[in-house]
Amino acid sequence: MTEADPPGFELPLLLFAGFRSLIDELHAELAQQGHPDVRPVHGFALQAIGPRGASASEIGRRLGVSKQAAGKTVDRLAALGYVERADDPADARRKLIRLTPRGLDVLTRSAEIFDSLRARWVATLGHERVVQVESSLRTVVPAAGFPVDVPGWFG
Amino acid sequence: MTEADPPGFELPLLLFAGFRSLIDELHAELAQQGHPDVRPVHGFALQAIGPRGASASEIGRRLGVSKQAAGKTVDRLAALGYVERADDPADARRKLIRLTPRGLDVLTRSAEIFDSLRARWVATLGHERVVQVESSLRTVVPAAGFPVDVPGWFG
DNA sequence: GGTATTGGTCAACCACGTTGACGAGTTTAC
DNA sequence: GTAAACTCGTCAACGTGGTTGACCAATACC
Repeated sequence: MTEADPPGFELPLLLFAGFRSLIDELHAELAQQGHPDVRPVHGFALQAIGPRGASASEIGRRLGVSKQAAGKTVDRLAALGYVERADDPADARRKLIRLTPRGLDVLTRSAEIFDSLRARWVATLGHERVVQVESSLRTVVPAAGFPVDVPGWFG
Repeated sequence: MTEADPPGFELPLLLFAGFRSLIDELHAELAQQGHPDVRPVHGFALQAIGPRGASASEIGRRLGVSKQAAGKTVDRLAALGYVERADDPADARRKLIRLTPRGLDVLTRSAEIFDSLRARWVATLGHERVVQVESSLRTVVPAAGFPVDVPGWFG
């Protein structure tokens, strides 16, 4: 049982490399599909905003970062034309951040690309192995729903 | 085969969450063992330096970042007492970066902690599942030996 | 010996995060 | 109904980890 096991540090490296390769391929594909400027952080932020919109503070909470950091990310997304700020009629403090059509487009395309990337893993590993990796990780990972805590992890 | 499959974006999220949880637990443990200031980037850099030492340019190449970025990281590691710079007698341009005993200590402890973290996965998932995750990832990941390319990914 | 190339550093800059402070607006308590 | 407490967004200063470009000193090439 302890005979030829890899050293423990290989596991995080493999997980990271897997994650990284998916994200890299996503962004290479997005770049080809007319979205060369989206960065991984942006994707997560757009996901946190969602089709129904959100306030900057909410985005921060969902992403596990400060509201100030979220605000800055929103600035950049707005500059790139992916979101827009609108006043909330019900609360004059709040500003509702909404996806523009372009923002929705990148979200839709990302979903498609991720699906096809996963399909490639299935083609390589077989359906069962992929499902097994997913279920193993789901078991071992401490409750990561979408509001994934990503402070300082996306450059 | 395509009945109840999760959406493709769950796979990267799970991989990241798995990676993230291992790294977080590593650093929580390191902090308790007298190394509260090591950051993930530092770990990778120390690994890239290795017990035999390396030059800043080499570190940069191994990490996939510019020599300037590697130089800055070395500065920080030196300020924390994990490495030291020495002149290379064979090449007056080069400065050999070597681990201090403290640097070696953190590397040793990291290896132990990673091993015990992996053991926890084995206890939860069973030996076979862990091995399967590792081998699946090894199959699907494009040739990631140690010199893992991590530009901009560790914040 | 003259010309590349390489190693290290300085400077300016960018992206992404942090705290702390603060005004304006909303909620809660009395 | 008003005062206190909280929340939202923003400004400012700063830290860290990257990037380019420029430069000098030292080595390697021919």
